Amino acid sequence: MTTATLGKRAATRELILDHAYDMARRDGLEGLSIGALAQDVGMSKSGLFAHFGSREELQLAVLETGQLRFLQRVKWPALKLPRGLSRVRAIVTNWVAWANEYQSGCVLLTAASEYDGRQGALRDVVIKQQAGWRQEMCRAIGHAVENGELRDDTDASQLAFEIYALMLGLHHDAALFGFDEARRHTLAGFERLVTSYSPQRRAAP
Amino acid sequence: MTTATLGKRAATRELILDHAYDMARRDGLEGLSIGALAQDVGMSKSGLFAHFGSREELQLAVLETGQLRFLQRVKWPALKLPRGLSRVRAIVTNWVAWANEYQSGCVLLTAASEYDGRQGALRDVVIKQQAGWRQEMCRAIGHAVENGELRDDTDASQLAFEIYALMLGLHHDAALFGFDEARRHTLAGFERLVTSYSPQRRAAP
DNA sequence: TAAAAGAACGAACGGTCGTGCTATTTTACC
DNA sequence: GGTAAAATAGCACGACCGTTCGTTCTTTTA
Repeated sequence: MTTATLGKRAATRELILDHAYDMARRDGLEGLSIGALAQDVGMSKSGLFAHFGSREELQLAVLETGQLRFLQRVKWPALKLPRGLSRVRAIVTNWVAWANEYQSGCVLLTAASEYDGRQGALRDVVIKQQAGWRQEMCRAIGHAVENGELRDDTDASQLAFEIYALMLGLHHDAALFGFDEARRHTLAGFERLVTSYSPQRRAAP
Repeated sequence: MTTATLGKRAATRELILDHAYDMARRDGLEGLSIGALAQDVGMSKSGLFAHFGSREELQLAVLETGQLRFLQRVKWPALKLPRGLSRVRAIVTNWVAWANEYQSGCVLLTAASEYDGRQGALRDVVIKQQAGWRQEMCRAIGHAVENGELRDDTDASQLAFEIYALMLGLHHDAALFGFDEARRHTLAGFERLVTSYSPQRRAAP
């Protein structure tokens, strides 16, 4: 079925990317090796290579795969909720669930730390992806502000940064110290954020 | 002088580690290559290799170097301040300065993300380092609580997590989007943390 | 059914990897 | 200043790297 709808070439490409995605989660995009990947998929190096033309093209494809999976797991379900704080909450919830599923390594975060000091097409894509997602977060936060669910002097990019930072902490701590406590800390931090940016407790300084 | 006090062997080792540290900042510990490092230092592969005996030993040495530099840049100066909130503030300030100096890549953070999904001696050391530093943060926070500068129901490990998360955000954003805005967000987040955990605004819920 | 197109294969290329072994040079000491 | 010891260089090894090439097998098209 998949083969029928996609064509053989596209189906094989997806199969390769499935394996490559898992491999990149553990070893990073820089740790992707064509030989090891081919062995994992069960085909020859050259046959696999022909699907991408270069290692960099493969890495870029994996990066796209990673973003697609992140968006359809975290963003799209959240978009089904009404604009406002509930959607922001859904983003965080889905994101935590994402971090749980993909415990040892999110490709996007790994890539961000791999290419933050270099230059080239990969870094460019990483930055574009991260900037785009941050903007999405700002938009969702903006809706909550418009709804009056967050203080109307809320700096969306500031709050987005703080939420993103919590998620970085989640991935970091989950990988090193265990997921459960990391999630506890993350959610507690988020609740403190919501309280802190909440309009009703706008007590005089 | 350095040669006289250290001995030639130790001096050469330090020289190598200097270069290795810089290289690891950009390419990670996994990106460290003996050949490239030897060329960078200006000696032969085998001559350099003899100082460590294996690549892993070199990586471990770089990791130790990284921790030493971090501690003497961030922790030790903060210890000169009296226990309490001012010391916590100093840690954050020094840490931000550290992130500025070593903008493209902190070896410790890079290593944390490189080895969080594997196993072996390097991962063990990374975890031990991170756990130790987190404990230091908890201690500093505990002093501030004892001083009454933070609410006495403060969960030190929670606050330590939140501060650490801000620093992860700082490194992330500084590398991708520029240091200045990242610092602004980080310091604003920290101030919000201090306010939030501050005892005087213990208004009834 | 013959021809064209597509997909995967196996072998090989030039390089670099980490790692040993053996000289040769440099250092330190009597 | 000679001599033992330490430090470095030179060389080679086997493994793997990304990549290219020509071939083979399968599928589609005419």
